[in-house]
Amino acid sequence: VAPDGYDASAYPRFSVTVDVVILSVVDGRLHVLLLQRRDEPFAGSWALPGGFKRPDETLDEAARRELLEETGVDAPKHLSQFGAFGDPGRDPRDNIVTIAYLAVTPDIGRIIAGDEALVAGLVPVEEVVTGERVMAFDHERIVRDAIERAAEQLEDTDLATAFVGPRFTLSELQSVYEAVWGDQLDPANFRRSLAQPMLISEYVVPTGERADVGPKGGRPPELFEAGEAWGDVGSPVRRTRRKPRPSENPPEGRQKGRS
Amino acid sequence: VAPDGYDASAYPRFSVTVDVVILSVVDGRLHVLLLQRRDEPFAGSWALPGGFKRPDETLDEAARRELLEETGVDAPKHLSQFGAFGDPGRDPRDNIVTIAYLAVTPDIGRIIAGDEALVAGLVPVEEVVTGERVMAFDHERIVRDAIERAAEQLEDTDLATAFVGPRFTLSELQSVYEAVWGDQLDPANFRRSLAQPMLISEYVVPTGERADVGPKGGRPPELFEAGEAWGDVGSPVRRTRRKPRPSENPPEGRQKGRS
DNA sequence: CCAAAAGTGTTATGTCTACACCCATGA
DNA sequence: TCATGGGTGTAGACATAACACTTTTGG
Repeated sequence: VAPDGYDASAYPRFSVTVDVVILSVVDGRLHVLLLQRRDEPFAGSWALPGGFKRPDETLDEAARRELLEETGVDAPKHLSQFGAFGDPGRDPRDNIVTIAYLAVTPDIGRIIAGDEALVAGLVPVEEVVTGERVMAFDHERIVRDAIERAAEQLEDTDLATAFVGPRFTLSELQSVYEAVWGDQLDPANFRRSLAQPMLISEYVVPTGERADVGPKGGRPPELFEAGEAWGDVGSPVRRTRRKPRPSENPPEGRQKGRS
Repeated sequence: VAPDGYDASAYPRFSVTVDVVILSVVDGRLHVLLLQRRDEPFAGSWALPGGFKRPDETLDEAARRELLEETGVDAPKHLSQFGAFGDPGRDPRDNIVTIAYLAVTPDIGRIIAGDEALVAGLVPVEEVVTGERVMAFDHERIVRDAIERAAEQLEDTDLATAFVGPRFTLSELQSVYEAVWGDQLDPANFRRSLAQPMLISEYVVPTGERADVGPKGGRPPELFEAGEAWGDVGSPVRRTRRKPRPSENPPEGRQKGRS
């Protein structure tokens, strides 16, 4: 950390912010909460909610506070740090290093636009990754990374239950996986993959009760609720392993290159 | 990010540092590079190499620079960010936010102690996690997180090859997995698990040549080299999935709680 | 020949996928 | 009764773990 014979003012200092990527599944599609900026720079562009870290709070506390201030969500079921971004030019005004957090909520009804922004709302992530929705700063990159992280965490944590309400059907839960992974899952196998953990009440536990049927009829599904919190142990549902494809689409050396 | 009608000096500012956890496997045991601090605070305690980010460089560049300055290692095969730490009291002198990086090297011969430290050296991680080796700041926590990250990355990236030299035997590679996971692997199955990727030259590729035999004789092993870089696609070796044990050792809701 | 390490075969067991099939409800 | 999801069964493909066995070297 800091060298020894040291004078704080002798070293460059930075503003430190916390940005929160809030993901939610609406109508089977993954959405992210964005604010439209009112002022320069990037007036009119879309940005993530976030704000300055205070000296007397931890990064986690700063993220929780910003989330509460900007969306009214308190004590989210899932809030985790996934990256730090500090490229020199990322904010044209100043040297700002930001710590990015992933939050997940069930479909939120109303979003309150703060006074810093024109509007706030959940927009389909597809619009962000295609570039259709123009993002401020390096926020497109941050959103991409958040989605990637969420996809990973679905695989070996109970993250999915943070997308749904306190009681949910397995179809709802399945649609979370499908929305985040952009993939179709077999309902029969999906159900089965939860079978062992279900027995020991870890991941999801059946509540005997049934939900109302959908608009088009069908058998009323059983309601489940989240089991004991257990973080990242075990493996509820596994994403199909990419087989080493025979020849097409060569692996292409990727570099994480966060900065 | 930063609010709009904004004056940089109106917000608290922080020093930003980069700390590097350099892991290496020596004699089948996982080691971490530490420096013993010369001055207060924490004089005599052990700390990670690291230093201040400069305004004109990215975080990745800062990490690479610090790694080079402190150890002479240039262009490491693996260098990745894994967390940010900013608890208010983590440095008693000042508000410092640090971005932590994981680097991996083959067994390095000589470590040069810089003028900031008494000594530098690779110490077994076991001494750190048991508390036997007293760490400065929150560096024990950071080392723990780094090891956890490394263990994860062994499972689905080519990280293991960064621990060994350009040419290596499968036994050497296996001992990397064993050291990081603290686990024994069956050589026969280990070899097989690399079989499919090996065929398409992705993960490790055989070089027809053989290494010298060890001190106790035995058949001379074949030498391999790392295949095309391919980051985090595929799955070379899988860690045995913790089965939901029938009843013992309940999952205990964990919270990441980084800060 | 023996010890030691590399490397191959084999088998039992488990997991995943695909898909056929039954169940419960509204219209 | 039909359409629409919810939910169960099952057979083949595949992956894994355990361990017996063969190969190649040095002493």
